[in-house]
Amino acid sequence: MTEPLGGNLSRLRQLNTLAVVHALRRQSPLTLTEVAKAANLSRPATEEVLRDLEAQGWVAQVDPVAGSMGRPARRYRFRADAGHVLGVDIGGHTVRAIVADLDGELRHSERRSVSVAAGRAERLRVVDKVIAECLAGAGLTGADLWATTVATTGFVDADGRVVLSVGLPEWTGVHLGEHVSGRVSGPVLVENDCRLAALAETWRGVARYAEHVVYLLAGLRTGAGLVIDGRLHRGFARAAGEIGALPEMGWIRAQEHLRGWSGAPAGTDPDEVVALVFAAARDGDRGALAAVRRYVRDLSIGASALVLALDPQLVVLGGGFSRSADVLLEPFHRELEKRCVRTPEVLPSALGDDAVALGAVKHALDHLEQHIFDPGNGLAAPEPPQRP
Amino acid sequence: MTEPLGGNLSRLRQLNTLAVVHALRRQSPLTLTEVAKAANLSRPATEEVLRDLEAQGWVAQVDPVAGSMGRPARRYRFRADAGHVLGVDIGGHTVRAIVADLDGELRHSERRSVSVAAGRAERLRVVDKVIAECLAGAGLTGADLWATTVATTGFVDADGRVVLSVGLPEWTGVHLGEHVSGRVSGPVLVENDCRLAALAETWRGVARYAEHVVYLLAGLRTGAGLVIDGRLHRGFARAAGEIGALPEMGWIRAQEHLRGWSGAPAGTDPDEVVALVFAAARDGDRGALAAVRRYVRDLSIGASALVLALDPQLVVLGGGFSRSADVLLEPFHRELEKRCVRTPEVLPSALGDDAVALGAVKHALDHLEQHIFDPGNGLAAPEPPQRP
DNA sequence: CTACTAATGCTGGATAGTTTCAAAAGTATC
DNA sequence: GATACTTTTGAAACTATCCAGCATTAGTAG
Repeated sequence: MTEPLGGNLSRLRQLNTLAVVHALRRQSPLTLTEVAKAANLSRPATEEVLRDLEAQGWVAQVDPVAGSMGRPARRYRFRADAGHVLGVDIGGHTVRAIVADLDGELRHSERRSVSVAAGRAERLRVVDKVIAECLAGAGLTGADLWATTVATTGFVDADGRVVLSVGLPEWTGVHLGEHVSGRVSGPVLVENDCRLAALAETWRGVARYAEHVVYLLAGLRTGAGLVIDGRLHRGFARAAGEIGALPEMGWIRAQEHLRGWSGAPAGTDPDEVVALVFAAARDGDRGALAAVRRYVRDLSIGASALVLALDPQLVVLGGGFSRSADVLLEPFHRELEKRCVRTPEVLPSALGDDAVALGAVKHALDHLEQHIFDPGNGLAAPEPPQRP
Repeated sequence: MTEPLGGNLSRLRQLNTLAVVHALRRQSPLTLTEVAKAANLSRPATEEVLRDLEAQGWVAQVDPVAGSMGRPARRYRFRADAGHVLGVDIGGHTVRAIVADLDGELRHSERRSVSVAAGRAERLRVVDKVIAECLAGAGLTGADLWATTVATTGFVDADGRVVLSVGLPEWTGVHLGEHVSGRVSGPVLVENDCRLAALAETWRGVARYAEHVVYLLAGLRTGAGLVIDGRLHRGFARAAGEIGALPEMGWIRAQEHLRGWSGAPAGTDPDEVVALVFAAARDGDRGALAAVRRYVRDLSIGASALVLALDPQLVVLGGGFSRSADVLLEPFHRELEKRCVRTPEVLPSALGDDAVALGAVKHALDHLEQHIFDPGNGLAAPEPPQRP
């Protein structure tokens, strides 16, 4: 519950300003009367609010549209390009970055691959490069950013330091928050990649508008991200979702069923075997099908634990293996049904490789939402948006 | 995020009224100037708001206190007795009820035992009796209630019907919401007992002010209740917390280790054995200690799953066995430490047998908080509180 | 009894919002 | 091309709410 702080007349103006901004952010070219109705205000009041907002650069007029009855109305839009956010996904093989405007409209994205074996310095160099290229591609500089989220594997502390990364040993200890802060303006948030992928699904993916979501990262790693009450669940010490650490959950050994498949040519890289298993299973190979079934069984133990604990509306199957959802989904759902009191819907991720970076963008936007568009503060731009 | 709805001048007054009520609810006898400061308002504005509130019966004046310098100030208090809430806990052996005022101050509580084997009708009769006695003891009638929460085992649907109760077979299908609605005014909420016990701990128990809490019901049944972001987590279909249904979690077989203890005299009721085991363990009996250790190990598997998934600040050990926390706590904590990435604090429940009924009271109060003291509606009493 | 203190009651002024109405700028019709 | 109609605009009058400041009042202290 937020503190109900009483106020001043100017506070009312603040609230009304926010209501107008909110109305325009929901649906963009809107006439004055439409805004007034949406914000539940009278026309003159709306007019004055809009005049102020226009002077401050928050909204702009759109050319009036002809062809309708009566005097043509002025139309306003929210200037989503007043500020931008950046989402960066630092993965094992790839570094991605996406720039979006305040409406979440993507402006530019960039990616570069990096060797899994790359050291800390080299990986950070790639990060810098991708950020620079992404900003340049969008025609921006770091100073135009209002918030940035960096996604990484492993545990991250509140300061933005990677406390522990299992997949990338050299990564442990890197102070990502500090590093990226030097390159962009505005706050830099650092967050676990799996959680951000979950967030992305509730934003632009298959979990849109779901309140409670369990996101499964099914890939060479297995992980989970939780969205509870529409918000990312981090936990007290940012360690939520690590249910796979419990041996009884089956996630530690799950991939072994796939990697250990005997149908692949001898000497194949174990990681490559996985793709072959799914392909073979798709073709009806009985050994491959059995391996997939064993994998799914182990995966579903941990998943069932999460489902039973949280009773989500939806389970999203993401990660690299979600490309093979056609083979996985049906047996997975059957296993859940066996174990759960109420079986939620299961859907494969629709976002592909961009999921994490998208989630990072959304996370940055959510941060702005709380600190800039929040009742309690009123509109508070990091720097007053410059006029065109 | 709530819809920011713009407003009217009177909306500002609404907000200020709420701010004043909030200030008075937090700390009660307050002078006018103190209220003004707490609500961030000027003195004249506060005065007018208080005048209105007094006329409507929401606040009352307290006798001014002498002995200080200057003209003695009027002092106001929130009239917590303007309305009341009822919490009812329908357990296997006992039915409890608590009446509290709007501040959550307990006014009266009542309990009656009922046979585990009692049928539906008989149990409902006891419920009616306890409710009637509790109201009478507080000097109230059902019409004085603004909200009621009924706690029961098993799954409850949104309508207040018990969909499935494992412990009390005859209980499945009973429409508790409807039944109790006939006896009290105001909304009747029906909720799972375990969840309410968790809520109680965050209110008056050891988990005060913790944001994320896992509550374990350790007793003849094993269950869990989750508080996430300070709010009861119910899940999409009100089936959250049922992680014990998964065999891998160990909760199904956990009690067997205690019941099957060979140290009890032959023919002892299995339920009674449990108490003996704990007593023997306390005295250092090696067999009993081993049985307890085995129980704790199984209990901690499911607990670890919840902890790993949610990363709570605190685990509360409640339920009947929490009376033997001296024997359980230390090995339990050790087991958690073995399995969890970050081990939260573990504390035994401090509320005893009243936990569930207290949680029911709190749940009813929370409901009022949302519907009566919520910005968005302004103060909306179910019926305007009558003047004294 | 007088000086001091802090709350009260009141008045005027400022701000934000609403309602109302004539003027303006278009389209539709003859 | 003039007239009727429709909808937005701009301005004025009015109302509700809050704030600052000041004289008044009811106590304590010496």
